Amino acid sequence: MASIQDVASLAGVHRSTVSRIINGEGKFRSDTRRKVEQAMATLNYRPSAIARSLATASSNMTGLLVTYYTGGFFGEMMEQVQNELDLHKKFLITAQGHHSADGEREAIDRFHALRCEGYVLNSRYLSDDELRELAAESTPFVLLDRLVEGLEDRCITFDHTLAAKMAVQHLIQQGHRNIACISGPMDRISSQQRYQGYLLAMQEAGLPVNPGLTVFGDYKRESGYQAVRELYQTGMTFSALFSCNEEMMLGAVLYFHEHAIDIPRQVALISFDSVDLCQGLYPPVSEVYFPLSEMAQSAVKLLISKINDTSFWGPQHFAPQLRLR
Amino acid sequence: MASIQDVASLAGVHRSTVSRIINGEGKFRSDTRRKVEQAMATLNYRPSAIARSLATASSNMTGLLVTYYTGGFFGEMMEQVQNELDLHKKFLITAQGHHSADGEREAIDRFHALRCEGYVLNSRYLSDDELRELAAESTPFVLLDRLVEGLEDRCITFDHTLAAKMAVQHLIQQGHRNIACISGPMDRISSQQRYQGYLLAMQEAGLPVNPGLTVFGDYKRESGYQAVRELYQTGMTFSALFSCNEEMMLGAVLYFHEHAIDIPRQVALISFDSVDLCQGLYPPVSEVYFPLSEMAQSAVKLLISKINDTSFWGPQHFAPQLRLR
DNA sequence: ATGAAAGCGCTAACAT
DNA sequence: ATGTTAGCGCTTTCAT
Repeated sequence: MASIQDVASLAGVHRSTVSRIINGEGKFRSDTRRKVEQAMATLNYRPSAIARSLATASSNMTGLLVTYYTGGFFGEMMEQVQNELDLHKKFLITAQGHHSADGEREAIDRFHALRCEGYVLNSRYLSDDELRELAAESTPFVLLDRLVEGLEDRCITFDHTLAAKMAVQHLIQQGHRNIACISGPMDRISSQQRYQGYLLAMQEAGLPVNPGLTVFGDYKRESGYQAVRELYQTGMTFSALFSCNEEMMLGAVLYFHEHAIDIPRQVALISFDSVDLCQGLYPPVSEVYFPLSEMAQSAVKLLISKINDTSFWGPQHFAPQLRLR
Repeated sequence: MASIQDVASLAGVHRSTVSRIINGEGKFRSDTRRKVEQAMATLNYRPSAIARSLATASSNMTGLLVTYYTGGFFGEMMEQVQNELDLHKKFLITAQGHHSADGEREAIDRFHALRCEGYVLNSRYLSDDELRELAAESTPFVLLDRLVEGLEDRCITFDHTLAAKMAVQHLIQQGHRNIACISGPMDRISSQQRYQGYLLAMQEAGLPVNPGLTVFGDYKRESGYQAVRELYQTGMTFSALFSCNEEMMLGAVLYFHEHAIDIPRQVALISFDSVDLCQGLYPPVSEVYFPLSEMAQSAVKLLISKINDTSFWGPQHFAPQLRLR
């Protein structure tokens, strides 16, 4: 691939002149400009972003760490992040954490290796302490959907506990007393919080919490199906069900349909949302909305404000909202 | 951030020695190694991938172009691409084509700017001619789900026509004669092919093709819903329905449910698949499987073989498969 | 086993 | 308005 020197030689000027023309700095005689532009065209010249990065000490790259890519959740984040970065002509580097602290650490290492100007972390496995240590380094980063004490100004957060509580409260208001819960894995903080919300709503309403009415799944569709089966097999009685994520709700709904259990007559449903998977369901299933897109957008804007050292205006904390159907 | 020179100075050696130790080339006195490692640790040194790229003239980066990110389709590709690249310690750069040829062109420009070693294109808007021109340049690329004459060795392909045909043939074998079709937008080649497949199946079975039985949607859920409504409003009679994608099938199913139309008694369904969205549906909906994951994996492996100039073993052409439910 | 020196493609003072 | 020069952080011959 042609270099700036090749262009300069062909145009009969010095490479710094070519550089200036590319970057539009200063004035040039029109025939100089013409010669250079012609040379660039004939050589099909593209400036090397890499060389430029080294020379300017700014990589123009931004990192995004996620746990995994499949399922639509990540795409939703990525869409926002990429769009915003496109506006600023920045490159996006993605990396996946592979469901482990080591994986996340390695991903961040790569961001550092590329001298990313900053990065957005949807970290689920790094400890608060480790994140605080990371914050001591000079590269700015933002935490998406996580609250770490001491790093509040880098956090974009959502109140999972309250969201779950609101969902369950809605069921309670409908007159339900025996409310089952399909929870997520307890090694994830947001899962714990959602489960907490369920417990809180029950307790505050003075309803007894029957441990047998909670089944712990793994956020996958199949586990939602199995959870409901388990509930019935253990002889539980419930008139409503709260699922801590959409995929498991889909599995649950499948079970209800297969066993001709009438929704919402025999069982009322409400789900925690992520990417609107339940929207197509029939009968419709209410959800408590998780504003991932908006949060991702805020995250990247917050990050850019940190990179450019400007002030950030948007919201950092997002409130849950019921979507009744 | 500390540079290699900082490490060298602190360790009291020359920077080329540090470089060699990092890259494990040659032998070193154990105390030299110790001093250098210590210096790297205290300075928290990370080699700059950018500087390294410039020096070695290999960016270690690979590009991936997609049309958009949301909806799960992209995540499926990304998962495979990233996993494979991780194995080779390569960086992934993503870019979106924004539903236009200009957008795709710009995305590829960025790959060139970063001196990507190669890229995977899920291009929908660049013309065959333009892609052939692009192939004349030195950077290797692979086309995912596209067949361009003259570039066969860079293509990972799927027979959309045959897939659609098989789906419709299945319905015909079940005894259906009036088969409706929800097609995608005709400006997309794969949409045309799928619609072709529908027509072919009907014709080969000697069934009349009623133009009123085809409705053209936009691949979104809502348009599937509207399509079915339109079919009924125009007084069409059909006992089976083929949808050219999953989202539209979800919309259609919603309509059927809302209007108490019995599946599969009153209307039998089969859908073109992409990310298994229909899997959770009840009653179950059969699909013709689109092996996106496998194709993406092949694409990136093919690309890497081109980059490394080794030979490629996997499949380049994928055959459709029915998934009856 | 390690140092010296050149160079990767570009930018950014500093000259003229 | 344009040329000169010195880097940016690293690798890679070539010496020693």
